[in-house]
Amino acid sequence: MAGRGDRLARFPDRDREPMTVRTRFAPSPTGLLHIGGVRTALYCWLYARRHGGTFVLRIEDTDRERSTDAAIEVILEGMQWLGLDADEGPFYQTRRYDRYREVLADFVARGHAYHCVCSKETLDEMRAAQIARKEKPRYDGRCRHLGIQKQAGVPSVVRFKNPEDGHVVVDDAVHGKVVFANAEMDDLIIERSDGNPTYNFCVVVDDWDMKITHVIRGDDHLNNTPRQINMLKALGATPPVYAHLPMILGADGTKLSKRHGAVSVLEYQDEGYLPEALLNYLVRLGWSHGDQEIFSLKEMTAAFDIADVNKAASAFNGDKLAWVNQQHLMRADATRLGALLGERLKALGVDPAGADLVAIAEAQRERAKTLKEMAENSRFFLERPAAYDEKAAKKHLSAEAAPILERLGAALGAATDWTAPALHALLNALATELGLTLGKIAQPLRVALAGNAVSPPIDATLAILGRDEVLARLSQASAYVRAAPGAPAG
RNA sequence: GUCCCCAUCGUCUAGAGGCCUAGGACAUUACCCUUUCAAGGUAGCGACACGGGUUCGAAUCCCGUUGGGGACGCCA
Repeated sequence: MAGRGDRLARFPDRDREPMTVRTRFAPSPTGLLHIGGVRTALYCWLYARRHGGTFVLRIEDTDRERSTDAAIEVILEGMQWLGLDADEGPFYQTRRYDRYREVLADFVARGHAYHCVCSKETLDEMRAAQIARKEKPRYDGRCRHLGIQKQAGVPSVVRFKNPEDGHVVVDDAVHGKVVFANAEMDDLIIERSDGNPTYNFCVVVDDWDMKITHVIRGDDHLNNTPRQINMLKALGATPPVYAHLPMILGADGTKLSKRHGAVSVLEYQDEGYLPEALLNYLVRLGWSHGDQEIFSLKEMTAAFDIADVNKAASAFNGDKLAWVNQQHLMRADATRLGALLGERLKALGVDPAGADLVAIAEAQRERAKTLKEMAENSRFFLERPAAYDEKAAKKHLSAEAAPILERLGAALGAATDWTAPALHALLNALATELGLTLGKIAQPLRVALAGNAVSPPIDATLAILGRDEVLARLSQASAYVRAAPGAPAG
């Protein structure tokens, strides 16, 4: 496939390419940062890191009506949580208006842009008529050759004078060459009637000023690219390399929206996902490296290449995210996991003071998909069961469990070595002595300790709980069994 | 409607003309392991959208069809 070869040729190894890579993530704070944006940010970040380049963060807040501080907050906090650290920025477009006005004036002076006095009503009519004629709606350029001067009191916008003929070739790093006819494009507004510059113009000026070498962004911008290239040409600038990423769809295969999937990235933090797990899941959405599924940050940085990015959109799958998260939970540093578990327990209103959180986390890490789930499952380590799970009690704390619990209490009370291996041996010996399988004594014990039939291995559970607590819970369970209907008297 | 993009199991993907009887992962089913639940292991189910070409040979290259998506804003 020639295309693949071409793509590789455009992304040479850093050793052979002296140019310093500069990428940017340029979110708009008109909506909450969601996983689609995060994936774009991740690819930009990875590409910069992989090539020893610079990653720039730029907030595109020129839509003053809809930009919110809350959205900016989510972007900043989200990026920080994920560890997608910017080398430069955050830059805010609203703080660069002087610069845009400067370039704008230059465009007008050099005949690359012109004032247009068409009203919104005129434009609406024009559009409606074109749609009725089954044409592509676009500005017909009626003010283009009028040489209109800016006048006080007369509302006007500034439009970029797009070339009328010829073609623009976008040499995209993921899609290959995409050709657009200039005849398809109209003269876009670059300054609003209120004097504010617009997105397509600001991006061009910023990417140029910030010396961005690789523009990695969503597929939805592919159509904007030829007009941006035309503006770049008007500036006398060399266009950067473009890489347009396919979209991430919702779980049902339709576009992400507020209805499904498009939730703030911080919600994944709340749900108990590890940042590296979210990143791992996201990096594999649209990119692959052989059959590898689990990547550390280091591994994905070393392996990432735009040449391996897919062209087709992909659907978000929560099950797989959960699995990836569990894989990272199993690999994470135990001390860190213990600290995270502590925070989660506090969030549940449980005081983890004095508990061996690291030991609990190690016992739970392979049986939880999220930190939230881990905390919920670990509650019993810190709180005596207030009630027994009905099904579990019926099965394991029935009348016949009474003698077993008593023997357990006696044996554990006399244990000389309170460690998991020793306790394991003790339990095995007791089972043999009673002529029972280990399960027959472990399950009643488990319910007595955890309140239900599920817990980490019983020896580890005993070790973590400690002798005093174990004996206390055992006698509580014995009392429960004796009080239950049908229990032998005495 | 016009322009642009896309198309391999339910989902994420491998695939660079013969290595493909299409591989891996999630999910799912069964079994093994086992003190519960997990984790882990083994096996099963499951896809090249369709039609034409090019070629000795096509999942792979070309064209078309169909289907999906995006853009067409004084949004970004």
